[in-house]
Amino acid sequence: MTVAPRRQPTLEEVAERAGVSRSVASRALNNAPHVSPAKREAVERAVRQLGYVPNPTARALATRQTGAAALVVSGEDPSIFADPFFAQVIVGASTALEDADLHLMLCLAASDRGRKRVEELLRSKGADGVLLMALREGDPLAGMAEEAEMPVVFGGRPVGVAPRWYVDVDNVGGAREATEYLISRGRTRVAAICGRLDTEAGRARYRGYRDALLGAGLDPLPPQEGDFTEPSGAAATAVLLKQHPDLDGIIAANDNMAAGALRTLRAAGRAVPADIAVVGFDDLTVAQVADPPLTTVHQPITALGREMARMLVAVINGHDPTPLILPTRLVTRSSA
Amino acid sequence: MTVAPRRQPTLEEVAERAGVSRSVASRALNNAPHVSPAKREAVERAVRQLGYVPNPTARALATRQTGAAALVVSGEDPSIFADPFFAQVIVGASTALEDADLHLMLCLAASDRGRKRVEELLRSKGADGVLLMALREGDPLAGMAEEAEMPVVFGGRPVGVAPRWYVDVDNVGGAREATEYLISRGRTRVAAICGRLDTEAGRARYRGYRDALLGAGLDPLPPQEGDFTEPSGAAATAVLLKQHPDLDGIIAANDNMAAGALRTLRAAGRAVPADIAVVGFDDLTVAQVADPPLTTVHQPITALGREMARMLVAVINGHDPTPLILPTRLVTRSSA
DNA sequence: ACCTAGTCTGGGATCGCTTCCAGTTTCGTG
DNA sequence: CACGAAACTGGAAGCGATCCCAGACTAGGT
Repeated sequence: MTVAPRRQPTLEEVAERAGVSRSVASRALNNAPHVSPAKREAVERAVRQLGYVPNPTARALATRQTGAAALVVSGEDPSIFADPFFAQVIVGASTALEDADLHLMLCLAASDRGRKRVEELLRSKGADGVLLMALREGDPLAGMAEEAEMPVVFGGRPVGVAPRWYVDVDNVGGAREATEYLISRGRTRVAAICGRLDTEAGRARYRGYRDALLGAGLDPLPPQEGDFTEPSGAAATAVLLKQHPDLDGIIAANDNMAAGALRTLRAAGRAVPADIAVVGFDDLTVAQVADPPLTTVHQPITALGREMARMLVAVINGHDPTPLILPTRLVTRSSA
Repeated sequence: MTVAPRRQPTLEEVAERAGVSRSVASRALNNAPHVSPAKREAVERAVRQLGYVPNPTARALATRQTGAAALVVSGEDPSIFADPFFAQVIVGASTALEDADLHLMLCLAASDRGRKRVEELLRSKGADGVLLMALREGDPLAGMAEEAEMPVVFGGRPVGVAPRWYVDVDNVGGAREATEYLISRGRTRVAAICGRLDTEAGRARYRGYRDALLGAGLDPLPPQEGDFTEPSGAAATAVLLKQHPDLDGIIAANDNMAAGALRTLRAAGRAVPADIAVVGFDDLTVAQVADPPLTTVHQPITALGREMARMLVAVINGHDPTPLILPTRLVTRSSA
């Protein structure tokens, strides 16, 4: 019964077949008012018979809305994206965007080429809004985003400034709680393997560590910087062991580095948690799989993505939502 | 609330400013022939002065090309996407797409809503092409993709049929090699924790295991099915240990499940690899971090994504590339 | 000086949809 | 029964590019 036409049917043809004008057909499709039930029905029938699907591009041109939001992940090279963290953000963002009927474009601003394309996207309004993540200090993307007259929601704050719209996790609080936990269990010589200090997350987590130690009247160690990868955690631990042989606790700025720490400690013959307690941050799969399973600061990553997307949708719809800080929670397993 | 003070300059304005017609300006922009050097220069200057950026939507409408490719990940629920596997595919696909100046749209066809949106995308030609992954047996997406008159490249073959264009990994060969390795090291009672048997990867890897055992004159065990997650690997191992207390080797269909196996074995007091050897598949980070580090079948995941994207670009450009099977390679660490 | 071949140019049609707006119906009310 | 408001309708004007094509202009050959 349904005729398979060569070219895609257009709204014009639908209208003709339904015996109405294009405008009425359009209104019927977008169930806008001012369409009599009879014609609405006729249009629907014609749509069904013709197998009509509206052309998103034409619609976009007319409405000046692309129907898509971009998730931009900044970084020096694409491998940053291999962190399972982003996958979870995407899951959250994707479902929220789906609810708003927006598509998700993914932009890895890793290469120069990638950054250039993001800039073009921003300037050409190639999306209705942008979710911006993993900015480092002095990242040119921050400025571009500012200039672009486009809704931008930040995932995690950029270093130093607080943008108008962002969703972040309570990094300071989480790190503080973890460190306090270590202290409460009698650890007194606790070091921090912190993430890159050119990211706000790296800094904030170190601050949380420092605050906790100072609060307990203990001396914080200077930051031992890693880059959020497992090898960097292993390397940092080696350095720490050499510098402070009497260490009895390590708090890492993420689970990957904590896993690296476990590896080095195992190789060095230090028992975890008997000799040294280790705490991670993120609560990704690796924390559960590690041996021993990691005590870690859980952060609601999927919720982060979801709330970012929701906030973006709100901004797109003309609202002015307030920034959001998501809570963290310490998950105790056996590494501390 | 809508802010629309300074409208973006249009090609028309650029042309006027450069003292040429729209057509010439357009040609100059797309550096097409039939534009004198002088006017080309004038257009470029005008573009610079006005800060003009072409409107991608308008261009898309006129050229009937969206400038985007969609990566569709099928699954029962969004958590499937949490597998770091996909992140790596994305990295590969993203860079290749970047080279072709295509944007990447990410579609998680997990919910009903998600699937419906993918169908719409397919039917409305909302993208220039589609990368389709993680199809299960009887997945409706396969049919939709077939019907849609749109270039579709499969990542991994769907169960049973071989589509026209796909990139896959040598699952059978990889699993066979891993199993043969176990046998060559003197293991004789080897079990397979296989992935979902409604996926081709799950089946193929089991076939590789079976082929190797049969080839060595040993009896393959029936498939112990998992779902590619760590817990399912742990559970499957528990079952195997109960059914076959004399097991001396396990080959898991991916690293996650192998990690689960390690966890159960540790809990059961079996030494790895002394008592039981374990081999994984994928060679993700978890394989390196696991204790003991996993011997596993490395598959070139980023290359998979890259080649899929390249193939898609070829198809979009009117070519008819031949399907590709990427090689795997056994990486020996200490678990076997 | 004239004609031809070749290069440039720019007006206008087109892509498929939304939306404004003026004109037409419909309908309730006094 | 008349009248004004409200509900509908459909023609037409965009949205901002691309691209065809007829005509102008240039240059070279005779």
